[in-house]
Amino acid sequence: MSRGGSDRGVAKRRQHAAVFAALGDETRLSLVTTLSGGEPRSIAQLTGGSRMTRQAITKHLRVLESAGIVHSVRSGRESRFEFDPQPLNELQEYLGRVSAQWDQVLSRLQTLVER
Amino acid sequence: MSRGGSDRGVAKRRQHAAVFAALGDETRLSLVTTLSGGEPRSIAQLTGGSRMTRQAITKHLRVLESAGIVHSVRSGRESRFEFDPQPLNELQEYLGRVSAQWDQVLSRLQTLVER
DNA sequence: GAGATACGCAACCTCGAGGTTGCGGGATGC
DNA sequence: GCATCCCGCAACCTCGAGGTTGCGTATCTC
Repeated sequence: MSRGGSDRGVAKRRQHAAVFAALGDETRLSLVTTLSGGEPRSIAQLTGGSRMTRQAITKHLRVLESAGIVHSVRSGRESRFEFDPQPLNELQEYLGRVSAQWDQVLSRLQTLVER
Repeated sequence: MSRGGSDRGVAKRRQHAAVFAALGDETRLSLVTTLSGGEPRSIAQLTGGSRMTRQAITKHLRVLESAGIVHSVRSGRESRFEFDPQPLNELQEYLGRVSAQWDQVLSRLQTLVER
């Protein structure tokens, strides 16, 4: 049993794992929730209402940016961050595929029981 | 700006972050892919075809188990792991809500442009 | 021009995730 | 009964994630 899959599958899985990991932190999930509301926000704005330092928030934003969930636009002295939905959509599709595969397993089991 | 949300929201976010984090690893994603295929597998089986130690795989499985993505059933001298779809379904719903919210933002922006 | 704002960079610290090795102890096969 | 297989527990190691502090530098305001 190789359990590695094709090269494309491996690359995709690496991508997905990176996005999952980026979302696997309470602070970053909170940031995503805020930014998915629509309005771009500066680092200082995102730091307000948090007990963490601006630097910590900055690091989290860079992680989200590396995963493609967010991108920054420098505007004057402040850099505003905006939400980017594509990676999350891919994750949703991935989870949908897993769920569909599982449902197929269940239905196959069901027919085996019935016959 | 508080950006904390209600207590329920915070608790849910903590849960979601844990599941996201559990999936944020290539090895564990691979294990999930294998186990979502339907057939329960022993640790030794899951270790085969990997360059890692059985102990490493065991630790990953425990992480998945803590997140509720998987559960183990001891059977004789081997413990078989089975897939559990519920947490992934919740993540899918969560991503769906974020996506829907974002689409709403875009449509609101569109009407603003059109008027 | 002076002061306040918003940010980036770099050094530093801590701690836990990820991984290995070694060992012991139940099941199993023969 | 004995070798073998499958597993759990514990100790150990390494390294990077998460966080802070300090400092320098544009930028805005007045």
